[in-house]
Amino acid sequence: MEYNFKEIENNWQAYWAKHKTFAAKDGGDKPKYYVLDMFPYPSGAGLHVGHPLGYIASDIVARYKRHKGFNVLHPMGYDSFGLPAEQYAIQTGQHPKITTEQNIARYREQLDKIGFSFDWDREVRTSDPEYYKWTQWIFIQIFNSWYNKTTDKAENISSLIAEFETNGNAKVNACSEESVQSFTAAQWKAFSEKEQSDILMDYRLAYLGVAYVNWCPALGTVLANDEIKDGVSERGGHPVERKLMKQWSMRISAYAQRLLDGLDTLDWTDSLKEAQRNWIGRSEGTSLKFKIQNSKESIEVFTTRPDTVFGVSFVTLAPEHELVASLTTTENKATVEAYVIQAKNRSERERQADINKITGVFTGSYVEHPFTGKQVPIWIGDYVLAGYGTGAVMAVPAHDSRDYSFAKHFGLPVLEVVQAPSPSERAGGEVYDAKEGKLINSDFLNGLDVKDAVKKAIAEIEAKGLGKGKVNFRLRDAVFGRQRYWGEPIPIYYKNDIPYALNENELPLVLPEVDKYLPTEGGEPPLARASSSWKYEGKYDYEHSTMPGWAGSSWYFLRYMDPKNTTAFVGKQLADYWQNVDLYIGGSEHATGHLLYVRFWTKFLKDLGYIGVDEPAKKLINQGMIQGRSNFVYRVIFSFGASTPRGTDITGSYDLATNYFNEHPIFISKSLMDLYKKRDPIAKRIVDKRIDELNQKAKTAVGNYPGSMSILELFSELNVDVNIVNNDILDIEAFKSWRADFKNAEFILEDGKYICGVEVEKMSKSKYNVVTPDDIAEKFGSDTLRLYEMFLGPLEQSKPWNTNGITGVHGFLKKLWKLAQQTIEADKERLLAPSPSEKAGDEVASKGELKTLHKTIKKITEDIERFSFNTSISNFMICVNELTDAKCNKRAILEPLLICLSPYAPHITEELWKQLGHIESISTVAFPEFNEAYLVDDNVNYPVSFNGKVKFTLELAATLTVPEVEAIVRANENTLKFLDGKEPKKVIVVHKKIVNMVV
RNA sequence: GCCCCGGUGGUGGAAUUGGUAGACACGCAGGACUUAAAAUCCUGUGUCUUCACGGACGUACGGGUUCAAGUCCCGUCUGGGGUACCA
Repeated sequence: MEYNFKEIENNWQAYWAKHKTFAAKDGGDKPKYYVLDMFPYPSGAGLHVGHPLGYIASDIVARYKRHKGFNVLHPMGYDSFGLPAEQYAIQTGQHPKITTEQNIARYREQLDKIGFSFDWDREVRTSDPEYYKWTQWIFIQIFNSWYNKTTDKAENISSLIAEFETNGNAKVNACSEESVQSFTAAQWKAFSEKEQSDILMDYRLAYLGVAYVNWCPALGTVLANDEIKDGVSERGGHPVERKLMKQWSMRISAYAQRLLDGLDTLDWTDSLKEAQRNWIGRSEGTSLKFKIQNSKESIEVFTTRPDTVFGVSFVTLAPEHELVASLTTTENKATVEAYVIQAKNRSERERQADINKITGVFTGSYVEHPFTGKQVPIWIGDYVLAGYGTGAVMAVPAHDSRDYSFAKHFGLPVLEVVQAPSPSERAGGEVYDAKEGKLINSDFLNGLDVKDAVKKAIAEIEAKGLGKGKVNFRLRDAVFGRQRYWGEPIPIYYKNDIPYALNENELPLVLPEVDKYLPTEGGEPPLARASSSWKYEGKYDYEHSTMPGWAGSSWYFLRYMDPKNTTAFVGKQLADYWQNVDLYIGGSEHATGHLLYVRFWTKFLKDLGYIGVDEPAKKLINQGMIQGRSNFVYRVIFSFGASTPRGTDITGSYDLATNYFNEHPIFISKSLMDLYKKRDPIAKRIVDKRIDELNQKAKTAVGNYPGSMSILELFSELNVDVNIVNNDILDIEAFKSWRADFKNAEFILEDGKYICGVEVEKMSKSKYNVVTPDDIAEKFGSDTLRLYEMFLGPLEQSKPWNTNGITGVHGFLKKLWKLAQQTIEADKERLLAPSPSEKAGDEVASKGELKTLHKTIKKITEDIERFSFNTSISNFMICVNELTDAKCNKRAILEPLLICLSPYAPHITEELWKQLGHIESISTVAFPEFNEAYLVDDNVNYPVSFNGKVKFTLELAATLTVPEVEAIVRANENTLKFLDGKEPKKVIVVHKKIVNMVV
């Protein structure tokens, strides 16, 4: 019987779907286990081989846990709101809903082919109104909440209103806007509804606020910090600028400390936790007021180094600082205003690009030093960020490199106040960051260590009422509104300019139809194009922004628990049963976006008592990226026929031309080269064109050889054969300067020469290097695909895709198939055997076979538990190799092996399981238990080493004690040979491990 | 600049607590079967040296700890990722 993977895989996929083999039960005696993949955005390109990597790993764990007796929840869905569908809609007029549905259908087809054990009855789609109804519902809960710092959790806004009505806001300890004014209960009651609404807005966790946002003109929308890379939008790479706008935001900053603390409880990688810590960016310091000379006002700064206060030689304000205008003296007015305007117009990218360019202006005003009373000049500089701290810094140029550069540039004094512990610390530069050392020139701080000085300085600042110890976070509130069509409508309407949330029973607020998916001529978001009937109660405008991409994904793990619930986003009972994700697998690109937001929403929902856990996922693994690897690139050189006549008059030109080509090599991709070698006419035309281009350039660059001939003309004149040779040494530097975008180029080394470059990069449609899983499944089958993706290397590691080793794993499956067929054959014969004794004798597995099996069970179990899938594949290979060598045909060996393998290669194992006569799916069978007894060896192979170098091995009985082993080894003739008559200084025997002699 | 993770044959990668470095697979070389190819099977394959037995070297580099180091410590080089005028 042949291994017909196509038929087997189709049959079993149909069987699983029909029998709902992998449906999770909501409850029961079994312990629960929740395995989740980050759900995909269904793009038009479909899945490529990189996508399933994580899914295969999680599927192995899910299937394994089922074998181990867990009730496994392993769902899949789609993050189906997003930009690409919308942009496609803008271009074609096709409703994004339709493209999204088509893409989902394609994804589903591809996913099904790989044989995943998803519980498809629980599928969610974020763009489905039945789903986003609850996204909107959660938004309303956040809108109706404020953060009580005293209880350290979110509470319903009604408790805040009650407090306002009885005591005003004097005693309220909340996370709110800094600008909020204090008022009494009487004042509160006297405020108009609009005024009350505005004040509450400063406290709400989802709020409408004016803030600097990242505005992307090309996309016509605002972006969150994590949606920007290198100053341009992550999607599309469009420039981003800073703009003051009224926007819906989420007060995630209220959760900064808890998001930070929670990391310690999670089993996530250190690098990912570290990325979140940096993003949250907690820093401890103090605020400090500098009184402005001749004014009642003062400038408040934030500093982490109050100990260096005596080193302050100027104060710098951000160009956006509110005091800038009032501080500026008349003679400086013109320059300051020009500078502020210039700073405002610089885009984020420009700001990042000339990070070393120092700019700033003097205001003409001074502050008084809080301790010395000396006058300190006030400057404006765009190295100070308006959004962080107070937007003002006290500059200590001696101990801060940025302050130093600024001081140096503008000729401001540098006052040293910390002495480095050793002079060498300062040898490298003139700035000393002063993390340790003794304070000097600092009045009451003199002689103290930095640590003590910080404490004393804070105490002094607090005692004098100049400021107080403070914790600052880098984490900024998340902008929540997007001026796009294809997203969840924000469930808000405006009545008399006051925003109101919809009632729960009015949800979902369904996305309205529009004539075009573009902003209006007036610059309003696309939802403003909805028909005039799309109004609350027929007259009030809805909010026209939609939610960002991360809204739907911030709670989807909860919906899978109870996907059909029409009365709650998740039932409390089911939320309590499934709790949170036991294993979450996805890409590390979500480190500071999705993974932070989903933690935030989880904590919020916990605060309000809807769920019992405050972290979404206990364990998280980042699968590495599978990179495309297709563009082999060869350098093209020209060879010259031996018969070429070389007159003296043209030798100079010849050299000139040759040099030119050496300096300007041509590179050609491997596929093109292959075609060219086969004399493909199109390939020839392309290559000729490339040469022609170079020729044109050469004409202008080297125009001065005889008769102004082009290089090709010159060559043809000389009767030169132009050949393309691809085994030349590749000039890596030339290659890199030719294609600076080949950032990840790899070079193939052969005989010490680089012969070609290989581009390694992210797979994408635009780069024509996409390999789809369908291609592989078609040729080798899904089981091979699954095994091969796991065999490539550790899950977390990024690796280029190449199919070089795929025959290895495919061969393994064929070998297994053969082994199993032998067993099935032998088993039939045994059944038909005339006498029972013959049958029994044949059926008992040998000691060696049992040892192979149990060794494998042990390793596979350990490998899965530590997510080391690549090593388990090689263990399976070893096992099948050993059993094949032993000509094993025992059911007692094959069956447990098939169960072990079934999480990895589910189709072939199901088929063989059936052929062995079983009716139930193999997926329900208990995982084999490994028995230590079979692994105990009678003998131990002791490596005997001399001074740590192994010279020979000695097989000894395992029962021997350490002294007995030593005695035998000492007496061994080999030992005597190596000792050469000398007495060993020391003999170390590690029981059942190694013997080492020191001579 | 700062933070995190790496660096092992021709290649992908093993070595779980310090105990025979290079498992497993690819590739390559040789052989068997075949008219031939594919498929399959067998043998070899870290480097240098030797006819061979064997010997020497070897986990980026330089030191150290240890009977013993790919693994632990110190320093250097180097690759990747994250982040950045965050005071």
